[in-house]
Amino acid sequence: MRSTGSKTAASKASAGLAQRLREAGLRPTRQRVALGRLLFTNGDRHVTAEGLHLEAAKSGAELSLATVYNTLHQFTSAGLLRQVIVDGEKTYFDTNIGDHHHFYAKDREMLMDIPGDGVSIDGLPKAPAGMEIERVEVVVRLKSRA
Amino acid sequence: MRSTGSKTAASKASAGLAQRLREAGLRPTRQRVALGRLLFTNGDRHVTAEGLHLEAAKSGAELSLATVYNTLHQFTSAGLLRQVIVDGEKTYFDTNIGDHHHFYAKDREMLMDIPGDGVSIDGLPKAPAGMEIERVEVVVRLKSRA
DNA sequence: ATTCTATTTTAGAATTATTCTAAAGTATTG
DNA sequence: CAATACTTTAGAATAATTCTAAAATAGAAT
Repeated sequence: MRSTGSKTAASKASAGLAQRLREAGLRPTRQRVALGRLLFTNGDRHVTAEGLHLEAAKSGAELSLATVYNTLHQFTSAGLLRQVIVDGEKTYFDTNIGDHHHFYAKDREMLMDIPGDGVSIDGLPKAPAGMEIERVEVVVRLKSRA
Repeated sequence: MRSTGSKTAASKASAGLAQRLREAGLRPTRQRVALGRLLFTNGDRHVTAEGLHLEAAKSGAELSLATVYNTLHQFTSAGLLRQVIVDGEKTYFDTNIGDHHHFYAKDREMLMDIPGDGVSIDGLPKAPAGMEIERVEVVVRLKSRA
């Protein structure tokens, strides 16, 4: 295993991630990089703070739950994540920040993306005076079939 | 003010409400009637447990917050109310149980109905295998204009 | 490299919304 | 009116999340 003149796949990924964090105004600390890697290296994900904390622990990263909360919020403010509110008890964070909607099955705690293209919503009234539309979200609530 | 042979508007309303509660399998207790009156006598409403508890107290009804929670859930199970989840911190209950959607302005804690007729949603994928659609909810998130 | 400073992390306490528990109260039935 | 099942409630408990202030660290300056 060489250590000079080239980079491992992992360190290259980290380098890209570190860059991304810097561009978002966030220092690429060990904790943020670890969470960022879990969140952004494999396609779209929906996580809760608890869940991500557990996952990070399993992957060998040591960080506090408070840091997971801080980081999720910072990533959200930076536009790297989006918050999804479909359940009164826990908050989900979605790595898909593009235009899309959700399926949510409370009885399975399952949250799934619905691509935004293809879905059209018509006939919405315009925003009340003094307000503007920030986003239109569709939640399709599912239940397991009997 | 007569007291024989006829009923005051208030007692008639209560009588109707008591009937409604009975039909829903709920004893029309003092607390349930008080809350039911607040909820159902003036058109569509969106309340939180805290808010309704406060309002009940102001209206002279004495009941505990736990009872407000119990009652809101019982009314919901009975189909008299619907839960609306648009904010991670608190749960709203909506007296409008028909087909409709919502505007939500977090910065003003304002929740408003959008009538369901008029709004059309097309192109949603069908439910994943083994699941069925319970409801499709649209939330239009608003922010105050700068 | 070492030092400095602002940013970050963290343990643990605090907060908030909500639910639970078990004892006391009340509506309905007989 | 007495019996019984359903309700209410005070207060403790829980769960998710936020706060606090002290210790750690990244990046800049020396």
